[in-house]
Amino acid sequence: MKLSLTDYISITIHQTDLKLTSCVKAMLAPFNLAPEQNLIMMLLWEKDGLTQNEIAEKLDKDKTNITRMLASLEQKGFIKRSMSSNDRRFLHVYLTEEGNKLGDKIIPITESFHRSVVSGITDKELQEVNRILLKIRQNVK
Amino acid sequence: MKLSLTDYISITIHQTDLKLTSCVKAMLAPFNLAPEQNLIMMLLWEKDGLTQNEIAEKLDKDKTNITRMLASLEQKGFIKRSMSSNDRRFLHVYLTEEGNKLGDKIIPITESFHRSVVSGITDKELQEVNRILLKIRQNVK
DNA sequence: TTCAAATAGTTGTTATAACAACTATTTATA
DNA sequence: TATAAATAGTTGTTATAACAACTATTTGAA
Repeated sequence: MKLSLTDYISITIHQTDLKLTSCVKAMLAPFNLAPEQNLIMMLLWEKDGLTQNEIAEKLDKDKTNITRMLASLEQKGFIKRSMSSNDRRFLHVYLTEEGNKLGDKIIPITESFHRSVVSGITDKELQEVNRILLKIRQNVK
Repeated sequence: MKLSLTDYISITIHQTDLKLTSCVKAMLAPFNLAPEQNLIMMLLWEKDGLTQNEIAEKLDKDKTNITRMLASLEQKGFIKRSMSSNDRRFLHVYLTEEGNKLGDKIIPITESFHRSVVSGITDKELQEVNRILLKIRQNVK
């Protein structure tokens, strides 16, 4: 029996992601921060000094895109990149004063967004969804 | 308690989507078809003659992107656009012979991909994930 | 009936993604 | 030690997305 668009779980996932990303984009726009740039900032707010490659690995992204996003974040004044003195191939990424302050404003907003996303969904259901999404990722590895 | 990256269900969804899209892209590349272009083609294989706006609504996408994707599909020879004689604002989209033939090759491939994506996941689990993803979309509407 | 509003589609801009091809630097090995 | 291989990062290209601003056409309302 031929499948229709709504039968494909990958399409449902894709459209859910688009909707979420669109909301996050609007939410972060006043702070001059794009959604993927925010992911990098979230990593750095936890711990900065990471190299570009480390950021790429942690976010499971192509390093070419990390280069460009960091260039943008640096241009906006949220981060600084400095070459490692041990090995001049490495660029370590540090938060600026402004980048640090941004976290105090953004983190409460993203956590509040998360609460609205999962509203009416139990922890058990969330765990189940997490488990199945992981399974899906493994299936197409 | 501060959330870490893996606590955000929206990030998990996003990364799952990226992985899936990346696979689909590689799968369709030999056919000169991009993933989102394929979504349009899937609609048309079900029923062609839709207007651009109808396609945008069905796929829940911005009509500007539909314009560009259709321009690309037309340039590749898979579709034709023809102005409605009743109302010259409407462009109806039709499959070409080549576009039709493409379906016979692609549909079995996407269905086989779907089976590999959901392998080891029960119908009940899939329904549950679908239900919760829908709930999430409604939460951020 | 005429002009404003609504509708369908297009174009320009910015931000991702993925891939190929590239430079610079370091490491490993013959 | 000289050079090939490995590693970190950059640049160019194509395909989405979202939004603003635009044109062309049709509808609606004074």
